[in-house]
Amino acid sequence: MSDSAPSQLDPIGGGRAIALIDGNSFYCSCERVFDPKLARVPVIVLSNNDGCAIARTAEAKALGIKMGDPFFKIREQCRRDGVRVFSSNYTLYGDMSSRTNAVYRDFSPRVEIYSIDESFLDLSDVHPDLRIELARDLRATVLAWTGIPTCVGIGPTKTLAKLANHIAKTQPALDGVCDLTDPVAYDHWLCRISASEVWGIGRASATKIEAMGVDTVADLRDLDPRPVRKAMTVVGERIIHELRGVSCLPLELVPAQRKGCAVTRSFSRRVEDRATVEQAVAAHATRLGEKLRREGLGTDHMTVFYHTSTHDRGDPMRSVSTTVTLPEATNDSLVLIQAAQLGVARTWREAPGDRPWRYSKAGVITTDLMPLAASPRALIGQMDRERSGPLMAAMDACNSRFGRGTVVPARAGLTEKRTWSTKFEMRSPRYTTQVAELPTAHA
DNA sequence: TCTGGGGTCCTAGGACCC
DNA sequence: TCTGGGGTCCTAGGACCC
Repeated sequence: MSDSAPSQLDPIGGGRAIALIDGNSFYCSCERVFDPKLARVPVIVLSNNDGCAIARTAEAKALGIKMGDPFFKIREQCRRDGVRVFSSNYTLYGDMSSRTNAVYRDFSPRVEIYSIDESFLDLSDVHPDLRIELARDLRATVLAWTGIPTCVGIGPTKTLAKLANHIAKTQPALDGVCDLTDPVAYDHWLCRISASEVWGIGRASATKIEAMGVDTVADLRDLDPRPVRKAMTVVGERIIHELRGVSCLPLELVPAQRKGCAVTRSFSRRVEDRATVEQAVAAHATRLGEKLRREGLGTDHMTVFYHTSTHDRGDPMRSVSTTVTLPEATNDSLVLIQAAQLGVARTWREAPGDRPWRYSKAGVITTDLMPLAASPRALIGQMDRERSGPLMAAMDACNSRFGRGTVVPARAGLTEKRTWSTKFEMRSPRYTTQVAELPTAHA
């Protein structure tokens, strides 16, 4: 083997190149696209119910605002430091996500959409010397066409691409692109990055590998996979192989059929009465039906739960969960609502003392979803799909055109005012998906 | 009373991710 | 007053069977 070009003879990972591209502070960047005043000021986006910070711009991070910080704890600081605060606007973020992915597809036909702000691209066909240049072009094009700033990490495996992306994000000198298919970069960075940054190493695993003497990613890569498997299951073993350039996680070009679906929400205030809990789970069941219908899936059982909050120390605690079985699979909101109500009816109790249970959250969960068209029919209790299908389709069409909640089943008090609904007090307009909320330009 | 060696399926819980 | 929501995968252990 020649000393001069070992990388040509033995490229890490056999020449495969996977890129991971993601939006920087994605939700915040979406807000910035439509409001130039947000440029260069600290911005955060809150979780559902305006609970805690889930996206922060660099300026907000510099102020010490942490991922998951409860908003009520940082509200004062935000006011003082001029942090612009937004409720989450998933309609907007989902649409911006589609736009970025449309650009990605111009650069690679093989794209896996991994999450709302991250996609893997197969760049194996791009010559090694051109990968960085292509990644820069990709970033520039996404920024020009969607307004979203991104970072790109390239590696021979998904795990190394994720690591490269992390490096691109945290090393300003790299200008948003890091290529770990380059053996020089690979050797340089793996012994400089903490192993706890590796994709799949969470808190528990970080403690375990630390006990094995691991500090850097290179240390983790060089562990014997067998004891790692003992301690961290096959998941840990896969990470070792992936860090060595042996691919264990293929690109999923076709999204897998989802296995479960849930709609769960905290109440905006504590809830003590049965009618409100029933109304909430009925609303969640309605939403569940919409989600299932969009993907042609059905379910023949639904778990209903509601519980008090662990934060309410001193209050009586109660956590309820029950599974309602249906005669056959369905995605009909009317049936799902009935099931949700039954779940509450079965489990509702009045508190024994004079202190009522103060519920904080309720939800509906389904698992074992199946394509409705292929699901077995019941002998007894068969539902009228010929009627339900078109009815639900008509309802979905109205709600899609005129906004969610325009048509609701007249059940379970769904037409009554919802006093428990999740808070979104600082939500931006749905700039890109509602004509009435289009941004206005003044010239 | 004690003695065996497989299997499968299901569930709960842990861990991790975004 | 106020602390998100929605997923996936893996394993251990119990129940049950032959």
